[in-house]
Amino acid sequence: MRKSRQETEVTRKHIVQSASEAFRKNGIAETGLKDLMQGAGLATQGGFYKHFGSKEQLVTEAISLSIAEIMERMETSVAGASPGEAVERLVTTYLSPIRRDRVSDACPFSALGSELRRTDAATREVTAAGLKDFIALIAKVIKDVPPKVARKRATAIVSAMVGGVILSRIVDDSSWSDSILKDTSEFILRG
Amino acid sequence: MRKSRQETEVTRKHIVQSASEAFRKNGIAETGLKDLMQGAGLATQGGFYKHFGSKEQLVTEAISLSIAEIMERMETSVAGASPGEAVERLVTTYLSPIRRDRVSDACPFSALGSELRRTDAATREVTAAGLKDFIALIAKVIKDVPPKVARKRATAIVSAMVGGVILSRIVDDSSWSDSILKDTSEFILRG
DNA sequence: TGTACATCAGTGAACGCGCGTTCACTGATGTAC
DNA sequence: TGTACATCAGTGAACGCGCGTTCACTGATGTAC
Repeated sequence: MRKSRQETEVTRKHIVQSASEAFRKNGIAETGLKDLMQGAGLATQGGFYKHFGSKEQLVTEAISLSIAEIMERMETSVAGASPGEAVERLVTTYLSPIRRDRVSDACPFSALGSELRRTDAATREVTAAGLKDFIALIAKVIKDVPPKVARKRATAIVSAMVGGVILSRIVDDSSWSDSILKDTSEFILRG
Repeated sequence: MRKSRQETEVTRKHIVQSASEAFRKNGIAETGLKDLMQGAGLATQGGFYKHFGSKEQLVTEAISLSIAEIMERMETSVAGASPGEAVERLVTTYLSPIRRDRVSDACPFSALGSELRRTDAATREVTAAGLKDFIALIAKVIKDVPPKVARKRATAIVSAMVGGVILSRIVDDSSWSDSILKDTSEFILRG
């Protein structure tokens, strides 16, 4: 039953992808290895340890992948915008009902926010590095102030975006939920 | 071994209190009934169902209690402040290193943010009602604009506060963590 | 290029463990008269 | 107020279940000559 190296690599990537979606959608503690392996097309969970040393290691890689995903998405979004519109586009996209509803490919800070604090040291390192990059990306498109001030503003903007999306997802009333997103992005952009 | 009605009520409150702290500190899924009962001074977990119908019911009551706690804390804080200082005091207290570090009596929105979305309908109702009150409390002390505008600003302020505290708790580097709190509160208060 | 052997990805079953929940039992508390 | 009985808070053990992890096994893939 041995698979070729190429197939093995594909399987491994499927597991990480499957995990990154399941963790964001259902939480880390709530997602079992059996679900993940089935989500990656494997029949049983026994093969898991041919790819990873532990569930914790997969958590680290899965969150690392989801951070890379949103960074790429945001960089693409910025690349296609005029300098003046870049911040507005980033903020309104992040705080859009569409992004709110697509939890399984959401930003891991909003999807897993309060859980990340309890992950192991390796995962927290990856997460902190990702947050630094995330803030730097936003700071880079804030043009009208010195870099140091831009970084401070970018930090606060990330706080507001992450909090806004988390709160909007708690609320069942969809029109209230929409206005949490809208109120938050308007405050960020227009004070 | 039967206890008096008064003692029974005290035990029940101890369980809810113990749960509200443990959930905030360690997460809902990660906290077992055995821990909670021992935290409330009981020898075994068998007696749990003399007080509650299920773990979910306790989750609802525990979160309800923690919301009541922060509401009371904030109301007290507002009551002792001059009208002009009330918002500043609320925001800087919420975003203080002290509050960040005291996770087990923290605001449930920052402590459990991303987990609340996955609780049952009764808990989400309690949570949504609590969020409404929380926003209303802040809106009430924003005096210089019409009530409708104050409510929108208050909503965004809560987003930023909750997000800021969540992010500051993920980060291990304490000076960076401190500046996330500071940058966020300065942005809220001074734009 | 062909053959012989080693490797190892995935299967399927099992491990110990802790989970939420149930239940028979104990004996102090509460109730009825 | 005192007695007889019912109630029920808490104990301790057990339930079935799913968890993360381990392991013997299979047979296609990879390697050596």
